[in-house]
Amino acid sequence: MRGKATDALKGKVKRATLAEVAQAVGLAKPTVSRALNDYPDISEETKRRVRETAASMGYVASSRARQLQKGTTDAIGLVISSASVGLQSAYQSEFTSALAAALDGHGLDLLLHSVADPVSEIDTYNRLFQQGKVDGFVLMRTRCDDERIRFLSERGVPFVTQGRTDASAEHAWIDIDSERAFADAVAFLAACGHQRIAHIAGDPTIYSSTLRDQGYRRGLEQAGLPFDPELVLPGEFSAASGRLGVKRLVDSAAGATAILCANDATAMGAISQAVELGIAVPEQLSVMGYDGVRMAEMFSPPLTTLSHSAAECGERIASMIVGLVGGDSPTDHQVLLPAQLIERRSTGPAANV
Amino acid sequence: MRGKATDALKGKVKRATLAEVAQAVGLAKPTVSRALNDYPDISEETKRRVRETAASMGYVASSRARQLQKGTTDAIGLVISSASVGLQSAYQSEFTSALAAALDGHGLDLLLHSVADPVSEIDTYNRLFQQGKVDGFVLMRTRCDDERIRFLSERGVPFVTQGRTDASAEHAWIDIDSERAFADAVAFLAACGHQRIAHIAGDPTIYSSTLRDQGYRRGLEQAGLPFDPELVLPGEFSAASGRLGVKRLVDSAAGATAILCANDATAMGAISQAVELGIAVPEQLSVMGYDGVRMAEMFSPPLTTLSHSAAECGERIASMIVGLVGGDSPTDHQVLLPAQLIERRSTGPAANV
DNA sequence: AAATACTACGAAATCGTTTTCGGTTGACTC
DNA sequence: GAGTCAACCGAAAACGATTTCGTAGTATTT
Repeated sequence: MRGKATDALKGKVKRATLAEVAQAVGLAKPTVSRALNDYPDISEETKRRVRETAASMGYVASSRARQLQKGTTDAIGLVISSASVGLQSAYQSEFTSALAAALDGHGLDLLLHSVADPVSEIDTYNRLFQQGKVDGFVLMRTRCDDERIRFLSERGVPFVTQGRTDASAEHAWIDIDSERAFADAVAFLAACGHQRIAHIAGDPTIYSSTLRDQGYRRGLEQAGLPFDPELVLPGEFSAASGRLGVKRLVDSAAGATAILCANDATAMGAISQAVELGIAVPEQLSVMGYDGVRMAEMFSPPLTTLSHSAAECGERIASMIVGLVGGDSPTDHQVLLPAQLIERRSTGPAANV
Repeated sequence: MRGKATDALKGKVKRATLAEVAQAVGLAKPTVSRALNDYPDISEETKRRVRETAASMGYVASSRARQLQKGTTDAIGLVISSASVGLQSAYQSEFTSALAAALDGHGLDLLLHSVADPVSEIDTYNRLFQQGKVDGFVLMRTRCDDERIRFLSERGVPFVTQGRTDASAEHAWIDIDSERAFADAVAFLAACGHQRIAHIAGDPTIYSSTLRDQGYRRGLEQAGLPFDPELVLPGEFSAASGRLGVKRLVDSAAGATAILCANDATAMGAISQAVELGIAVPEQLSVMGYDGVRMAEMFSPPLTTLSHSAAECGERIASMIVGLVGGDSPTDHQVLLPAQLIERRSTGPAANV
């Protein structure tokens, strides 16, 4: 009685322990443990009995104790830097969501860690793993020369990146074939009659930006269109850079009739800026995005974009990391997925200039 | 040598342990432990020595062992249901991001767990806590009659909700005064000359929807405007429901000149649908959102909205949960924050009908 | 000069599992 | 009827920290 009151007061429920269950069922701890974990050397009858009393006592094995013993955590780390975008990009959050769901399917949790100071990023990865808080990592937004990848690889920490890097041969990654996607996009726009196709690029420190840019150039080449540096605007995957890009494009009078944006956010920013400037989309200007985020469909006009599935990406990363933690070689897990062009209403035939 | 090779092969770095550090520095484990944790009963000289050798050995205390001993995890759980929106709402992800950052400031991690089956939601909370994977929870999107709150309260599990509930007196929560915000919004629109103000509501099972609705009604009343059920459309916080709402509004010829949307996503959907229908925003129709997500500013037209800070919310929740885990009474932590009306360009004077 | 109080540290227990390594049974061989 | 082999189960040792309790030695009191 008193104990109960005290517990209520302290807000603590007394958890049943393995020893208590063993005691209650009249068996030894190891037996109960193995019974609960469905080992073959425990009779069915015993298992049943154990399971029953365990359930009746509301016993749940302490993950903490198990972790210590097994040396594993069943959690995967994802560190975002609050200084930069964090989860603020729509695709990043769709992906994170999907990843969490997929990991759950494998009995893993996602440990989301935010780091304020980019300098301490590596240190965070190190601590998280050394402390034994996670069994591995998922890295988003891989950079051209990614210190994290080097660091983690050197130490043999399991991780998979979403996005390749130059040193892609060495680690596990999944990526969308954005180079091809952007080439396709240019082909599509060219087929619509566009001759002056601009490109608002992504953050140049992110490797994928390079790939997208290369795709853009290849598309131009294949369409027999000249590459004009004036048509390439810097950006960093944000709506703001889309707005700025359009402004500059208009100022420079480069005569673009279409813009291929590094991602959907950029495209939305570009459209909104264009509209404010009295430029009709798609009548006077076609705008294309990349990622295929949910919101793209609801934008006005609905975005023509290169879509890829965050769900599939999350799903595959989950299996990859499971394999990696299980001892697979990183190079066994390298996957390139295609993007799909979805035509909506932000693009149209080229305006007669 | 061999050991090293084997380690490299297995991809495992041998971590230094407390015992090893103790051995190296020639002291006992408890001494090293206390030195590292800066206990007062260890001489400065010894502390220095210990810290040095520990650092030189790259020693990082195993969080797993510490957790087992201390009975604490230093992680807060956030469970999202992949079936419903998950992190797909912009505000939810901004908030999650901010929360992770804020928790980091208190030395806590965020354990993101996704649950596919809504039925097993409670079970997930239970397991996560019983297993000792988290010290407490943060709940988003509190429902009118929220089983999670009951369950967690009964067991004395520390948690704070983002959003109140009827039984708000019993648990820790933080909320935006959306009732007032929506009343303010109506007042604002009325002041712009709008007489027929529609409301596209949020998911009715979420308590906050009720509050927003009440605010809408109170605003009407205070502005001396009649309440017309025809002007209230159902929704569920999505862009899709914004689109649908506008469609219905137009069909019903209810004569709305302004729409107050349950959140920004709804507002964006509403605008995009209106524009497609050839209705100019804000010239023919004013649309207002709620939340003040980043994208709202980049939308076209930029959204007039009721903004509140996800960062502050995350920050405060972090301190609240720390207090709760530390033994504070839940009712000591109940905070109501105001929203701020930000006028941008999706609203304007009422059109002369 | 004996009693007391600190200071700085160590031995052993503890947290709650899982693993390792045996040790009983009983049935089954030959 | 001794020996072999499974099938089941238990004792004790991990896992790696922290905590409790205690003990030397030194400093302070009376």
